[in-house]
Amino acid sequence: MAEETLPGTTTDERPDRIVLHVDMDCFYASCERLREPALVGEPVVVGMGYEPGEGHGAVATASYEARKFGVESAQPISTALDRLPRLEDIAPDDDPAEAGYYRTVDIEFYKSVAAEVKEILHDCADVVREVSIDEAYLDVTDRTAWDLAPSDDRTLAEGYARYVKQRIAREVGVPASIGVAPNMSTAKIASDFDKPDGLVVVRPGDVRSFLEPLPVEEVHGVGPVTARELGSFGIETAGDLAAADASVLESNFGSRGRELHERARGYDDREVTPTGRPKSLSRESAFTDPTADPSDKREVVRALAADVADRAQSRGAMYRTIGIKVVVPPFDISTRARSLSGPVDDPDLVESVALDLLDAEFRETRVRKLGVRVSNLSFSDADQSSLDGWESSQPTQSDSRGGDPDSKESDEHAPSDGGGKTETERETKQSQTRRGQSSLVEFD
DNA sequence: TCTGGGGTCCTAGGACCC
DNA sequence: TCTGGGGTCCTAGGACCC
Repeated sequence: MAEETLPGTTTDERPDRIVLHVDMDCFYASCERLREPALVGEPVVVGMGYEPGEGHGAVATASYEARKFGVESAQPISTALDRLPRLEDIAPDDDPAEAGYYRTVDIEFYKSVAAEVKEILHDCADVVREVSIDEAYLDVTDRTAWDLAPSDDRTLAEGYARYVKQRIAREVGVPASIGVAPNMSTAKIASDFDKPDGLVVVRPGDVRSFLEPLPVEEVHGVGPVTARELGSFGIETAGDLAAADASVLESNFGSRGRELHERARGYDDREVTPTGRPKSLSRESAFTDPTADPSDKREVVRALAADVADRAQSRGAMYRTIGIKVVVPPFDISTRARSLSGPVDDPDLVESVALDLLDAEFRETRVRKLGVRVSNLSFSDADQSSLDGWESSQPTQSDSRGGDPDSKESDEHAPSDGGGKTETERETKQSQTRRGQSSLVEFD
């Protein structure tokens, strides 16, 4: 069965969708400006793991004014300070226009701002996929159209996107860039095309020509490693990628190769689906100076474990796998994990397993950073209770498929008995079918 | 650029089962 | 007895994203 559809041969039954990708501009910095208007128009750097006056940590967000000085996201604060000194630190006769404002990440505040934005987004679309605190996809196919506005060469979709953008600006007070396209991956690229405060519309017929000249790195999923590899095949632009032989890409890059090829051709039939539940929860923290001290390390792991367990609990998540992450200087990452015979919600167990994994191989290791993670999550909310014993007939639960059809986050503290029982049954089943291991749950 | 923190998805090998 | 193939689960690592 040849390729189901070709790029130009307009779609099957479905008319072109209208997808918006909303991307907040330097969101953390915008939030800081919201509560500190004096920062508007100034270079602002928001650092994480940063204490005012020190050089640790990394740049979480830099305002566009700060970027002009060469400050970039993910950069060490020390580098940022070299390029853009802190206003407080410059000499009296230095030009204050050559200095910037440094702030520490205040995620709770940013979340509260993001919540206001999201309220607007949900009001503007039937389906919203929240990708991160500052980014979301909207399917607005039913709210607008690709038709041209009367006496205008713009599409109705563009007008709609402008409306969304203006509402965010007016009601929340932060800038956003929006990309509009017939699919997610193109909308994503479009939102990035004219940042900040951009609005880029790629009509269904223009997708290929829009993508063609862009560097491959712009394609979502192409990072530095893949870009370099693609480069060795002479593939530099999205157009090159689109023109490349799919089977060659697949044999060199696996399933991702084919996917990237499709994206580059402007092809992406993923539906915009609401954000699902998390698959893992983790916490990590870096030492100011690498340490080998076993008790220092244990102390950190204990704190991280408690944190993760706490977060899992508050989210109503049970976990079946507990793991640690160890970063050894210069930057070698190791992970170790252990699975239990059934899902648990047990902070003590998170701690003891994490410490166990640490001591087993890394007791004497000098580490830069440690992390604790729980995964293999299951949620014991009672949302499904109407079905009572849902899926318990299918012990597999594997395929996940995004898990539940919809289900709200709402009442996490509802009678968790139904869910709990299901999990218990599953645990029994699994400990029967699986060897050894089960002992872990009992003691420790 | 000597590197922060929170995630996702994919791959590959080994154990185990049928 | 030996061989084979398919499938699943687990762990570890890697690339990527924000």
